[in-house]
Amino acid sequence: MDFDTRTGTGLRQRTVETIGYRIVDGTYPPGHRFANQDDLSVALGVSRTVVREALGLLRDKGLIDSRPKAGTVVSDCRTWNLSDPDVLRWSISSRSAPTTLSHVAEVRWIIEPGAARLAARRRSDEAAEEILRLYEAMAEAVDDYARYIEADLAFHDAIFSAAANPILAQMAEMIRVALERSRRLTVQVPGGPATTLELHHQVAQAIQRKDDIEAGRIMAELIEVSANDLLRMLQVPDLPPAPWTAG
Amino acid sequence: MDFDTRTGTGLRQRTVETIGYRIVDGTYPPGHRFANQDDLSVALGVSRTVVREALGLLRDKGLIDSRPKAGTVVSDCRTWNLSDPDVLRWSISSRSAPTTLSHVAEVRWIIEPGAARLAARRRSDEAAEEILRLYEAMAEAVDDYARYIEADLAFHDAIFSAAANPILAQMAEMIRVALERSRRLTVQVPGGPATTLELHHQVAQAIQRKDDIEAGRIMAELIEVSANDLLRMLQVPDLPPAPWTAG
DNA sequence: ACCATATATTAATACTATCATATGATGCAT
DNA sequence: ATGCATCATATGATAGTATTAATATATGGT
Repeated sequence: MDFDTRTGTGLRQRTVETIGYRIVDGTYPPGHRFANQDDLSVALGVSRTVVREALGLLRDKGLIDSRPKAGTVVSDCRTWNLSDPDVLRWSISSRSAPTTLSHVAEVRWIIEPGAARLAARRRSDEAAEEILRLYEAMAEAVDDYARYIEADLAFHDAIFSAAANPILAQMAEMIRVALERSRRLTVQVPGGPATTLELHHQVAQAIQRKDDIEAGRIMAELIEVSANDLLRMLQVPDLPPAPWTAG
Repeated sequence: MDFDTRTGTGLRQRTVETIGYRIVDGTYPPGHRFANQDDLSVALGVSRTVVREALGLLRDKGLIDSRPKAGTVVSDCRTWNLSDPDVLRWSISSRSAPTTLSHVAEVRWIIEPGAARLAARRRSDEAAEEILRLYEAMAEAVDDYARYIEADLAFHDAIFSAAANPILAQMAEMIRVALERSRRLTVQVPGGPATTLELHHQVAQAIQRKDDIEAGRIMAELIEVSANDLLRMLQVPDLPPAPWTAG
């Protein structure tokens, strides 16, 4: 196995990456039974300790289940911990990316308006200014994809921060990785940034004047536009009707 | 260390439990530097291999950071992965339980109405019947705390299932553990079950007739009532204003 | 022939000892 | 006082071995 191409620092982490990705990717489908840890170690070119630790981490992520004698088997995908950053990252890098990204879009549609409402109520003065400042950064970088995406992500992050709820913040971190990938697609939609930019401005203003209802309403609008752009790029046909199709 | 009282099956898991809980509990505050793995192994009465694996899992949960020579130090709580089931469980079992539970309540207030809306759109006929059936189970068990809680949890789970979004389902699993603890408190509020029971009924009916707007609206109402009951039991004074206080 | 129990096999679990590597700390020289 | 070389230390990783648990098989009784 060529670990050399991977970026991970430790040997254990790289082993987790290779095995974990292949499970999510479908190379090792649910029910698949791995060779015993001894054979795995020689197959992967690492020690059995590393294999064991990697399998322990993967079990913690809900991807596998290992018991003595029975060996290590890939779990049903319903037990996969998709809120785990690694699992989600593997999922949006695999062939199931369109489905996963549309699922993330739905989650954003549910969470972000609520986060905006919380932020509008609790924001400190500094946070409100920061959010406005990030909007202006977006406006300035409207022609520079990379910088625009960066400012966009920071904008949404700042709102989650202002909401002052650590669990929510963790969820933000979770969807951030997916969002980054989504943006690379939707930012290229003709007229995309232009239409959403003004909505960002309105959200920032609503948060500044502590108008929680309005902040949530406009954020919902914003997410709907982004989600529609994304779904159009992904061209997912056989998905159940999304909640914003008849908003 | 008396592991005998703990429930975990494996030695590694128990070690993760003891160390992880103490970190979340504040026994080992952020910045605390542990003894080296050799000394830890003798202190905990387990081998260094187990310590090493346990620390690896805790690092994956964002609780610690370990580097050669520098040793293993407790991370800042902002990097803690609160969406990790274990971390959340430790958090609601420690002295920070009131704060954490109120945070979970906010997250529920944000997520569940959205989940109800999704469920109303996508529910299969079987799912709609199951949700109604679970409401009836709640109504029947209104005098039996244990059975009532069980049916209540199943009711909310069924809605998440009907929403047909695996990431959302994972979040449901995440807040389930917190919800179970919350219910033990709120179910004892005089007249609590009586008032929420009817709201559960209305949610179930709205989902059955695929009225997503109404399902979301009533679910929001339901969560507000539960959250208010919970906050009253917890008596959290110094928390920023919750979004439903001026609903 | 069939079922229950005992045994054997297998793979994970756990421990010990040892080497490798990275990093912080020390001290010397400029 | 600053910069560089050296050393000490704690994690990272490996090899070998013993223990434990669960399944499959064999054995014995009915």
